[in-house]
Amino acid sequence: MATRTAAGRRAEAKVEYDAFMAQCKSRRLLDRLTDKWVTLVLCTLGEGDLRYSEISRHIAGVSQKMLTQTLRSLERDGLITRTVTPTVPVTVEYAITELGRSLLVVVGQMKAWAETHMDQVQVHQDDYDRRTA
Amino acid sequence: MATRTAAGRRAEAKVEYDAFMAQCKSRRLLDRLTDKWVTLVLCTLGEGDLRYSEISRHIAGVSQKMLTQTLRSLERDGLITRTVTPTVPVTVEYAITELGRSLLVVVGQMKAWAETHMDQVQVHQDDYDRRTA
DNA sequence: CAGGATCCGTTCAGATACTG
DNA sequence: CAGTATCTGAACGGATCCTG
Repeated sequence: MATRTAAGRRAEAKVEYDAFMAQCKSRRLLDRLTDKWVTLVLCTLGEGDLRYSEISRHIAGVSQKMLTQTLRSLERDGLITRTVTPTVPVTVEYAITELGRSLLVVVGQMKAWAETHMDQVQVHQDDYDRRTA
Repeated sequence: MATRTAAGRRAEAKVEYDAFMAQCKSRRLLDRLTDKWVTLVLCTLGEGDLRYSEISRHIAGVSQKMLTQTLRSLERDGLITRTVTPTVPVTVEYAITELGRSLLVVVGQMKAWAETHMDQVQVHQDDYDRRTA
């Protein structure tokens, strides 16, 4: 049986889709921004270098697991740097890179759209909810 | 006991954070764009009005559940319109709105950043992976 | 101080079956 | 054709305990 079922066809389509997505730069960026804490951390570091505990305090509600995870992925992407100073106890400072700062611009543009249009979106939502209530 | 434990303090912080987030327009926009299929659907409809099955075919790998869910939320936000024509069987056409089209611009800017910088990100990632391997 | 490792509940997305 | 309803496995995020 050479994948002729509906599920089979969908599976095929999914493979194609995944391959497409893996190549799609926009999508990969989106997956990054998608991350709940990425933008927050980026914005926080945009205002100045900070230590782990300082970031933790600056961003309310983040668990240390998620913060560490986020910082690691940002470092991996070259959007921030992590500098360890071997004092006792150890000191770790995070800073945004040039690349990270350029992304901050994009985030800013999104912010601008949001501030200009989200009220309209809200109106539409309320309207929709009222109609479907 | 007036929430004095570590967990209690985090819970408090989380409530503050959630309240902040609910008010944060940028974040709400991000949550929207975050959605796996939103940008795809938006881009697809940006090229012309389409029917449900046409969108389904155009976007590989999307399940009908996710597609319906995505279309509903976009309609709720006023980013697309849904027009039902009572033929037999019924015909449903989706179209992007002005609001949706303005968001498309933002998506385009993100796409531009991605195309300009994602190669660099890739280099950083490979570098990072090589160092930590 | 700055995490690593682990457990666990919730949430999400896909598969399947059914409807007007 | 264009969905709705339901079930389930996988992924995600949080809590907790432990280390250099």
